[in-house]
Amino acid sequence: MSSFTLSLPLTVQPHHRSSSASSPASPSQLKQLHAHLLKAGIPLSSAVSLSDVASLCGVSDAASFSYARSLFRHCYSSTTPELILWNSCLNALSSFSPSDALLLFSRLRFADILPDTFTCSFTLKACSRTSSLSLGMAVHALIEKLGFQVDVFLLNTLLHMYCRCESMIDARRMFETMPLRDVVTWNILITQYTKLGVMEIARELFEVMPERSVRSWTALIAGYVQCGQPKEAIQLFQEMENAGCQPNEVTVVAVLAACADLGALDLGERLCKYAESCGFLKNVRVCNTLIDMYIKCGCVDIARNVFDGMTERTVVSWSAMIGGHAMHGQGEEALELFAKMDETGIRPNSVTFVGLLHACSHMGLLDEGRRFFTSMIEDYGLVPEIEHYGCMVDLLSRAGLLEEAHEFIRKMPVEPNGVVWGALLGGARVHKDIKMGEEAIKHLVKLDPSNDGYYVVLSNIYADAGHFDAAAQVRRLMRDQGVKKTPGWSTITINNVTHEFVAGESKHPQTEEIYKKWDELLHEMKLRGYVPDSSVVLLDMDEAEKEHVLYRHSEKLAVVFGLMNTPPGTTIKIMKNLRVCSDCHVALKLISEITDRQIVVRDRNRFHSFKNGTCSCRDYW
DNA sequence: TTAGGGTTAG
Repeated sequence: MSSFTLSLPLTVQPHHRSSSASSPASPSQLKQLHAHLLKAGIPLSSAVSLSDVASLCGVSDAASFSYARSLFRHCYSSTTPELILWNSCLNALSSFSPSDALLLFSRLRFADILPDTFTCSFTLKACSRTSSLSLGMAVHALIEKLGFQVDVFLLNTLLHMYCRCESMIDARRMFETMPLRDVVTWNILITQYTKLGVMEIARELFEVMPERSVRSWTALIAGYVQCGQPKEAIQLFQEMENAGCQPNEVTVVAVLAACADLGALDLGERLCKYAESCGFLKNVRVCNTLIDMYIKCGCVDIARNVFDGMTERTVVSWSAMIGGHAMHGQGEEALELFAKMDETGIRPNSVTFVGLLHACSHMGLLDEGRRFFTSMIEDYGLVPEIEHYGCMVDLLSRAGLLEEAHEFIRKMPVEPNGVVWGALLGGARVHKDIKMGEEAIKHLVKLDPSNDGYYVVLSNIYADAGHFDAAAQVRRLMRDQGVKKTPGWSTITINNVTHEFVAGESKHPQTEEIYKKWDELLHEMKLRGYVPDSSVVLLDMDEAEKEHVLYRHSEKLAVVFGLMNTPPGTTIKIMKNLRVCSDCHVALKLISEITDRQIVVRDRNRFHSFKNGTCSCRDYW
């Protein structure tokens, strides 16, 4: 079999199907194959790939279909009913070329071949994948006409088709009138509501369904994660465990993703052990999510160990790891890894380049960044997306090329968003360029009027330049626009308990001790040259009050709490909802030096790892 | 030979 397949002028290999499908084998090619087989004395029925060949050419035109049909009759009519062959073609096509499957179905109908439940099922799958609602409805009518509506399996496929075509009224009507439902029926509907972001209805259905499978739990957990509700996902996972339902690989992926979002390292590690004990680490997707979880929980080295230990890697594995190094300020590692990826022959995608460009901008590698940007277009045929433009503006702005960055924005073929103008604003702050800061804020106020972060930066630019009146004007603008400052919070997890600190808060039972410890540290910090930078406080108050506010920033409180409640020498890990302010950045550098502790802070953009008085971000963030 | 849940950026 293999020897003749290799020597054939026309070979159809499964992994080349998509390209073959776009230019189907012509009848003449098929005739060549036919002749070749006859000449070699190989019986046609031994050509296993014949059904593939027929499915590829059978749909290209009516003549090919007739020819394929005659081939089928010639080879198989005595042993296998013709319909089974067509069903297997339909099955194959519905996966790799659904539009051809639909064409094949219409040829079958035209040729008066009577469909069975399998034919309908495969065709509906093709309808789902191509969102062909009208054809799906025609198949529905056919199912009724042929009396197949007692087949739960088929009805589930039909329900899935209505869901995938986002025809929820039909889906719901169908669900309500189904004579028989099974757990799959409920799972299909629940999944669709999670995809539509209507978690309340998904949850309601989940609560009332008569029986639940692992897939029911997993569908809802994954739904919560996708809808940005990781806490609910983890809560449900705990319910699932209490109910005695064993998580599978997909459950593990979903819960790990929730851990990544929340920085819940303890649960993440527990899942890692569980996955290992079940043999799930052979699954690439499990490992990819595990890498992401470790990266987002601040353990980039462990993530790298997982990555290095993988026997099979996909573009997602590489992209996650490259992006992870970038996020942790390890630009060299990111670039080295990309070089290795190139050697393996795995093609980078647009996400890979987001990570690479981040690495370049964090390290100030201007030329490399420009090269990557050009290379992604010219060498890899990728179309830059808004994220790539954002990275480039960031890269240019940080390097002080603000005019060029501005020009770059004006020439962008896509509409600049808040991230893009925010990058220019960030550059304007670093390079103290009031004009460019004003230009950026002009757009940001329109795009994202409720985000207070931009006003803070602009006010800092003015204050830096000694324009205190202008800074005050920004505060007035903020007030007039009704912008509320997002309350900053930081969390630290010690012994499975997460402690949350809100700026200025005094609710924590250890508040007095925390303030006392802070005063001790402050004394030592001032001896080492710390001068509080009250320009980050945008409130109308005197200097002493501003300093007081500054000293109650949530990340400072969380770090001090960590110092008091963890053994000497251990790393302190903090999560923060906003970007670290510049005063806290200076303070944490000094604290890491004074206490000889590593402090890792995950802010809304990236990681800062403070050690021996320096930060992994090299003061660019 | 048919149906349902999963990963990287933002």
